[in-house]
Amino acid sequence: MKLSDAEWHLMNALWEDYPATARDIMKRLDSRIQWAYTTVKTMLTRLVGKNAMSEEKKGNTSFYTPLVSQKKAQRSALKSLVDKVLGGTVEPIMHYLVEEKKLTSEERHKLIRLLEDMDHTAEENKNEPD
Amino acid sequence: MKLSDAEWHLMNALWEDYPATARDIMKRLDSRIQWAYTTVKTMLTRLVGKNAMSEEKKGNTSFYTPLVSQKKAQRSALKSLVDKVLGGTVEPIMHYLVEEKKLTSEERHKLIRLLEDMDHTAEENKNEPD
DNA sequence: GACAATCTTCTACAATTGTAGTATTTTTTT
DNA sequence: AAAAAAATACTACAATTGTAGAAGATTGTC
Repeated sequence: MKLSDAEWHLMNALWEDYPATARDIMKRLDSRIQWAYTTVKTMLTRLVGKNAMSEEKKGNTSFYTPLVSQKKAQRSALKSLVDKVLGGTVEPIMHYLVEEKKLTSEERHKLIRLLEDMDHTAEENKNEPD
Repeated sequence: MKLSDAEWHLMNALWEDYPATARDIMKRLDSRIQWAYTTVKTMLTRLVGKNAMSEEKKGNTSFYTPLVSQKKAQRSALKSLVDKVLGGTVEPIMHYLVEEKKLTSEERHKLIRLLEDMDHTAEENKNEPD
């Protein structure tokens, strides 16, 4: 499942709450995005075609529901980034997190705790549902 | 600077060592990639057009040199992913690192050390060159 | 029930991306 | 120097992406 930039916006809006109509989704878009209603519809139709979401009509109106979880989509995007851009290494990510993202000391510590915590629980979590 | 998937392959190959000819770059591509020589040339021309690399001819042959550092390109890709896909939060990245990437305990500890280390040196590194 | 608002489906069109062929120019080998 | 090998420039073309208008169907309102 490969989403384009514009498609990510739609999916993010849909994941916020669903089932949702095109109008609902449109309203939730970041205010910097100013798409015509028909543009939104076109994108939604394409997303349905890709099986990223389903469409169910009630009367005249379509309701959309995601067919992929946000978590799965995020992971797959991350994975493809790591493979393609970073050549499989994760260290640039850490550098990015700390330098570019300008994590505060507190956030850094939170991440350290998270890592330590995962160190203990990673095994059990292998089968967690999405 | 926005690179397409195919362009990432070329750039990664060029960053390995440069200046390089189209033929050099082609040889370095992952063996799963089987592009015609002219395909490589087309992509390179486009990358030159985007100012991602420069082209200098010695006689009949072009030598390419990156105009953006790998580090900068990686960071900008990461930033755009975090903004667009993850809505600005970095926690999914950590989860990805630990669960999807299946980091070993040792790697986790290395990351923890890295984070701790950065915690101390982040300040000085703010002006580091790329 | 007529008019307005809303929704849908179709069609469109330019830019970007993936992929490569052809024709021409250079360079390298016999 | 003639032939072969290699490089270049130009052209092409389908798929995907971003963006939206037009026309028709449905629904809400006075």
